[in-house]
Amino acid sequence: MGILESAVEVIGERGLCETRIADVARRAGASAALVLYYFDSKDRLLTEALTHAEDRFYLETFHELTGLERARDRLASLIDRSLPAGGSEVLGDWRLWFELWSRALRDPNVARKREALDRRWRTTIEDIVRDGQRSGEFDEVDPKDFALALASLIDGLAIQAILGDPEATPERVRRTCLEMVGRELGFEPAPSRPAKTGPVKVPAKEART
Amino acid sequence: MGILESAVEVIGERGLCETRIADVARRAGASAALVLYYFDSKDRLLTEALTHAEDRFYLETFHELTGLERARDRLASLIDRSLPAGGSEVLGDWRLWFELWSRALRDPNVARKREALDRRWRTTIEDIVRDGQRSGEFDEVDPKDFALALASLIDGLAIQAILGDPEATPERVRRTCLEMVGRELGFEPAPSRPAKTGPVKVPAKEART
DNA sequence: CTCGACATTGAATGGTGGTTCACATGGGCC
DNA sequence: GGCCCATGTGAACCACCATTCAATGTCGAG
Repeated sequence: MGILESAVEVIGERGLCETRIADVARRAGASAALVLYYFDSKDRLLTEALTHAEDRFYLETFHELTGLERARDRLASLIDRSLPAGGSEVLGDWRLWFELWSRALRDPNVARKREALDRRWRTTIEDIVRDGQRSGEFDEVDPKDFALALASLIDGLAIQAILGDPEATPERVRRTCLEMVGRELGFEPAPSRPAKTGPVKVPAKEART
Repeated sequence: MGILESAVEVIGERGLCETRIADVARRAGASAALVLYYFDSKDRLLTEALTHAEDRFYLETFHELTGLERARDRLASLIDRSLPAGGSEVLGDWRLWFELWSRALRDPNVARKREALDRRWRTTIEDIVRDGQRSGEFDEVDPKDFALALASLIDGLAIQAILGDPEATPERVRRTCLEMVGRELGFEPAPSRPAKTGPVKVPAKEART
């Protein structure tokens, strides 16, 4: 496993502040000195680890969409892959977003990267909406406004779910999102359980450690 | 100024990781040893500072509402006071929320406190909705569902606004919230600029430093 | 084979910063 | 006045880590 991947794991477990270079090095099976050989400072290491992880998260999710036919299914899949459902592995990614946000407040590099990631994210939503509108599936709302609203709603709900708020159960959170989408775009909220049935994919990958 | 208030300020400026006991002590005009005299460890200091600040934030906002007559105005005021508009001082509070979330992932005390704060927050929204429904102002939606959705939307939008995302301008973010409220509860989105007119209150307070 | 560039490390180094402690100070109270 | 406790401090102490460095291993090119 690479140094960056190790850093991502450790940050997710212990948090940004508590992450020591030695921890990352041990996880990667290397010495602390080697880590500093590639990344000149701890700051750079953490910054690159954060942006690398989120980059990977976005690409994985994005790739997942290209298979679906109907726009509404792509939107539903996006939601399912973003929200922490049972046993999902997005949990670790969301933990990193917390660290990313707080670091973006002070580190211009992280701030730039976060902005790019969020823009891409909302653009993905926008594109799906435009597709759906072209094909007559969706009502005519402003795609940009809708993307901002949906992305924000997902963020807010995910925060509660990740933090284990008892009022924000995975099903409830999921339903809230789907209802908002259906209401805004003008179609029925889809069957209540379209997840679970399809192959979940990415089951292995972080198994060892 | 008290030690807790000082801690809150310093955390907001430098972030949780970079906050040193000596910084807090200097800001409070005391010695580092004294800080440890009241709060036995740095951990406890940070934890109490975070929860204290958010507590205060909630109480201020809550107090603000009792003056308004119509439920829709109370809801609008809630939104205006939550979102970072021009020159507002909620900015500092949101920065603290970032730290709170990331710490709540590992610190059970912070996790408990955060849950309580968010529950109170959503309860406030619920109560306003019930009032409005009783008086016929609002449509009949499930108050709990609505509260979770609105609170989450506000969180997500505030994150973008705080981080200075160019697509999430204060006006846009505000409009997005008000439209969602109007659409869900069934009334016109209210005049476009009810802010700015009223006295903004709390102008001083963090002036010196 | 030999040279040099890269990869890698164990062991210093050095600064930082949380925590401890022995010691003031200054009232309340008998 | 003398005792006690709360409040407060400066100066150590000391553990912890990021960072540096000199030294070793590796391997492909000439």
